[in-house]
Amino acid sequence: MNNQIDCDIRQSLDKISSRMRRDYNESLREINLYVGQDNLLCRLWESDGITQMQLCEHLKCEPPTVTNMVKSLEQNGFISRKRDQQDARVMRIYLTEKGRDLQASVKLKWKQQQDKLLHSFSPEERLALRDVMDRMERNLY
Amino acid sequence: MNNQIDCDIRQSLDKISSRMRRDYNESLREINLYVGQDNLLCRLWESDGITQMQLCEHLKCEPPTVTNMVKSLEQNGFISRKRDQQDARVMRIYLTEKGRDLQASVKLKWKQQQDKLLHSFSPEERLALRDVMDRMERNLY
DNA sequence: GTGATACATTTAGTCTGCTAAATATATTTT
DNA sequence: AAAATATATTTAGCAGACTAAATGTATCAC
Repeated sequence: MNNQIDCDIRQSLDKISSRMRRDYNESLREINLYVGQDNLLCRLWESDGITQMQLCEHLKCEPPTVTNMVKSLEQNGFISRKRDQQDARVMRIYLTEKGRDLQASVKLKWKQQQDKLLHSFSPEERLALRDVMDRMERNLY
Repeated sequence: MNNQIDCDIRQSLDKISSRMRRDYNESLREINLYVGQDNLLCRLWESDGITQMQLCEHLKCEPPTVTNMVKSLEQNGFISRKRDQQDARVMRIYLTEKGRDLQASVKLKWKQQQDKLLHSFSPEERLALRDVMDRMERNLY
């Protein structure tokens, strides 16, 4: 209950997430994606044709980040960009066939990563953890 | 206990850590540091004059990452680099006065971030969380 | 309808990360 | 002693993420 414990949790979370990110990125390289791009694609699997601003909101990142991600994904043929007809300021992002096809393999990778992280956690423990995570998340806002 | 819950934990962790990282980086800007540099400095506060390879191991990152971080920290006057006398391949990193002085303010920021994240968590809950984090960490290796 | 303001995106430049390949110094093998 | 190998670091180039400033387009007020 001293500072030592407090300090470790902060750093622990940091270690876990950076390790996950690293492993996950490595795994995604098999299907020619980088970590983060999967989330952007996921947004499109749920609602194809949304704007870059909407992507920003969902991904909780800034406009220049989306510009760069979108540029890279377009160059690799996973998405295409079209200017909105009504509002010429807006860019709408659409999945290509290639981008659509990634859904199954990405979701499998999510599951694999999840299984590794929570290996040996019972269903009850997972529910409790879910609850704790939500509390932490709320604390950050 | 279905896939939905599993999936959320993976993503939750990701959200929490990226949000923390973002907030933390913003907070560190007040003392002219970027997120990650605090950890490198922390290593030096504990053992000044270690080599870049030792920093790699502690920070769990690759040599080029350390090269860049060290270069930036040197340019901002927080550390200095000296070639080892015995082995001319190795670079030893030393804190400057300016780097040494940051210790107190960084540790305060750690505490503040920790307090925010775990606000409303009882000591018992923190201990339990500590345990859960360790289990997850072990699962990733 | 012109001018001010708001909004979406891009550009330029910074950081932490990474990999692959180059460089420099040490050590080991033959 | 020369060649091969190992080790430490750097360089170059890519990714996500950021800020600040520029560009292009809409809208709103007068």
